Amino acid sequence: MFRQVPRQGLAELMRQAHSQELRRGEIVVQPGERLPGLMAVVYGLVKLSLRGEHGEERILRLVGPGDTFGEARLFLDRPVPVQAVALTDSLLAIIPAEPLLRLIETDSRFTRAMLASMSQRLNALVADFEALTLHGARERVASYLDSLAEPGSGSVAVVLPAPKNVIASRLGVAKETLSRILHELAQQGLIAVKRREVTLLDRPALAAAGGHAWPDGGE
Amino acid sequence: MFRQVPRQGLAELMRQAHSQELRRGEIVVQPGERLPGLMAVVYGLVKLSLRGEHGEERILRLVGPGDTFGEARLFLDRPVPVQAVALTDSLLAIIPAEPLLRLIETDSRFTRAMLASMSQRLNALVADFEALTLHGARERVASYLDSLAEPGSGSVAVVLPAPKNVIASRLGVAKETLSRILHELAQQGLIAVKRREVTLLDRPALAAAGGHAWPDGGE
DNA sequence: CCGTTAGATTGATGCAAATCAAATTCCAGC
DNA sequence: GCTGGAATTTGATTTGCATCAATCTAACGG
Repeated sequence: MFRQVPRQGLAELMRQAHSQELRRGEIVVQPGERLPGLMAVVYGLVKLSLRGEHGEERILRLVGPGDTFGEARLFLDRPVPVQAVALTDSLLAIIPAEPLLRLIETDSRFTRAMLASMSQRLNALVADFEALTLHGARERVASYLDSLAEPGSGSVAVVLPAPKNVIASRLGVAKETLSRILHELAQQGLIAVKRREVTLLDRPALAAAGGHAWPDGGE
Repeated sequence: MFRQVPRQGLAELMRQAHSQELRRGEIVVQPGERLPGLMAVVYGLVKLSLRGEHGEERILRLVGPGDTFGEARLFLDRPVPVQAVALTDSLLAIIPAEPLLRLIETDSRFTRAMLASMSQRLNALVADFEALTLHGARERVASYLDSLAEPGSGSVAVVLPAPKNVIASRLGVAKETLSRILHELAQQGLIAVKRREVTLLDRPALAAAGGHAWPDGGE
């Protein structure tokens, strides 16, 4: 998002920004609190999740290096609806709203980048929505795995970016269900699972894997 | 969103725009197609929905007078993921991307309005997400009804903006389930339903209505 | 008026996935 | 190599809601 910003403005921005180190498990914000600015992950991994009143958790997004969150707060003057927690030791850059808003007034390329970024986020959210409401758990897991690899169709190895219980919550599935589905996909020869490494053995079939199980199998 | 635009620019915009009349049931775009610009509903009601491959439908948003859709397409160069259909005879204003993008370069107030609008959309989507994954059908219906009325807590009458099957799909519930839930809420004295008019008899209880059914009832 | 049709209700049944309840396996540190 | 807590798997059971299948109601055109 900052790719396009001229050196001048960028330097100015960095001067105003500060950083925050996080230890694994440390909480960045709680739902209802406010954000000190735009949050950018320099290294590490941060999860944004919705919390139910009885401890249930639904992960909305995993934010990795180079990625940002809290954009919408810059323009809304409302507390965040999500909880943000570091999944690993991480470093955040916090860019206050003021200079960012000024930058938007002056640098139209940055503005475009910001608008594009928010558009993408919207899109991603809609896609998640679709997956969640229109596709079953199997299908969500399958297409998630497929999405972890670059487009193409060789047999590729991917690594889950987080422990399985986290992935499960990200996909809107109970961890037990995720476990079962992975097992099942493995039995069907579509993938091989070893710890966090998943080898995609048959990407076309994986992409197509929805409700339909097997010629001679479970369905 | 255009509230802030100076007369000059607005007039310029209108010159470039054109309008489209829609008859009830008419399709504006299909998923995968492209949008000719930013779409603004002048009068009528348009539904944006995700379609499953077997005809299932999930309504994402109901777009009424003064409201717009397709903002994200201005910045993404991708086809739309949703289907848009007029629920009633409607009039759309279609504002091409070009002049809008130019306006963004020159009018920072408009840009702010645009960013704010997209932020709100993002927020709404997250809220829907939360409702969908963290709350049950009862709770979704109850809080939807409550949201139809202005904040406050008198006993108010609201009108569903669309037939019940549409509302159901908007809430991510089968129409039969919606029917049952309304019935149930009515029996509990929280609402009274007559055709499309719903009287909210006990808004606090309605807002709180989640899983807990009754002192002496179903739970 | 009456037939037609879209919308709404009601009851019976089915199922995908959650939840509950133990095992296991995996590491990290001693 | 042990040991303890976290992550994972596996099986049994429950459940919320969808689906299926009839009605039923109301508005509207003839």
